[in-house]
Amino acid sequence: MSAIQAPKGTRDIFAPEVHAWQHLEAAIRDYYGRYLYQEIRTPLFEHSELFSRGIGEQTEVVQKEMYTFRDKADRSLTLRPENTASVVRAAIEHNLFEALAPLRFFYIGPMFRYDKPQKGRYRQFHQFGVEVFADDAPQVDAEVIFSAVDFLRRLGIAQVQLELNSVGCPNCRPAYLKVLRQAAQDRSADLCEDCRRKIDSNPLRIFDCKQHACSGIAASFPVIGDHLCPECREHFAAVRETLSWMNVPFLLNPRLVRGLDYYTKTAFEVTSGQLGAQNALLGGGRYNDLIRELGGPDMAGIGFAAGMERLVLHLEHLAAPRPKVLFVATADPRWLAHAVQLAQVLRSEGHPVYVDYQSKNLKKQFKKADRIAAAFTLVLAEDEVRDGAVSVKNMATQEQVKIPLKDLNAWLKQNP
RNA sequence: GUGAGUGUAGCUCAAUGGUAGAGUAUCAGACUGUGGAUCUGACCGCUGCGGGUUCAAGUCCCGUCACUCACCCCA
Repeated sequence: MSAIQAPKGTRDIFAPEVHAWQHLEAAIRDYYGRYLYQEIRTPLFEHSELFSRGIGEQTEVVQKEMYTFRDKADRSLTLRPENTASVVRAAIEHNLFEALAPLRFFYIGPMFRYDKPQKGRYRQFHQFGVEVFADDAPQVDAEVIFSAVDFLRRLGIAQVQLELNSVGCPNCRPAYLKVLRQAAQDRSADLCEDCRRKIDSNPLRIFDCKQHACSGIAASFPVIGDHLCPECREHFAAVRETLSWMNVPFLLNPRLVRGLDYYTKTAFEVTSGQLGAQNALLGGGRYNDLIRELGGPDMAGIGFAAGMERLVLHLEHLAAPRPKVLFVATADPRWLAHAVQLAQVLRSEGHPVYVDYQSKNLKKQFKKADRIAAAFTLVLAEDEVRDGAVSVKNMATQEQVKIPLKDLNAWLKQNP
């Protein structure tokens, strides 16, 4: 009989790593709270149709990566592979467009994709993200992008690259794809086998090919920036201009595409050199048609999602917070009652307290106090109990003083 | 889905095809009212799992599972 392991692609998070997660989650709530974003928590599973309609039937995510199952009433449900579609669904379902202002959300939680695990990629992974339902103003794009980069900087993640592109809209993208396909078709004899297949399925991906010959050829292919409709072109220019007002450096990447079909106009990605192959820290863009397509009002939207595992990889140097732990040691089981009561009082005063219930001698208890990094060890023994006091030893300085119980709390407050 | 590498004690790692070991951690003692050091001792393994070859397999072969990394995809 073999022991049960966590399913492939899932992981347990515990100390010391969990401290980085707590730090990250607190930072998200603090930072986006200041921008008046409100947290939204949507179900971990939804009707499968939400994702196939929202993300796009033809996307890799929907085709290959969804955890889809049937429940007892034969409904097709899917563990959410991303959260934008759910947030839009919730906003429509509760008519938040009229009830809540401003329409800015953030979320934190697990997502699920059936992928082959590797560095920074898991089957259950965590994203935080933001969604802004608003008008189509390019300044909103810039503000969302700024917040993402600024947030990373505040976390201490500064060595990142912001890449930016416009993926057009239903008015201009189809025409561009046609031009691109034609260009690729003309050179198909010189392309690798993979890329020839992509001409039909996803011509934009030819730009990503690592083969030297292909990337050289692709460099001469038309880019979408030259084929945007006037509206998209103006919008994109305004986004870039606003970003420069904000002093946000970015790299124009005319070949940047997003994996989900709902994106229109602005698309962006923040990558890190420290992550290996899965180098995207966060990615997002504008989705001006999604809300309407899912049955809501004709309202524009923009957002991004960040991979929390990938952020935590950058935060692992963070020292765990060290609370001032008090260790209560008893020289003899006779004083356990005093120890228990002392611990109760101290905890009610807000101190983190560990009581050792089974050690036979003080030496072992001090050793244990040392191991859990206690700041003070409080000794209860015959003398102390008789005098209504406790001996407090500062573990760092080795100083020890005997303090009457009634003065203990005040003393602790004065001796951090 | 494709490919490569790795699976030995809680952890980090050894072991020409020939008795499974070390360091560290843990526990106990030296040391019965005081920690970090030192010394002594103890515990610790179906060598991922299942087959095969062999007198003999941790070691070689096949399969499988897991992990890691890359392709792919993406956060």
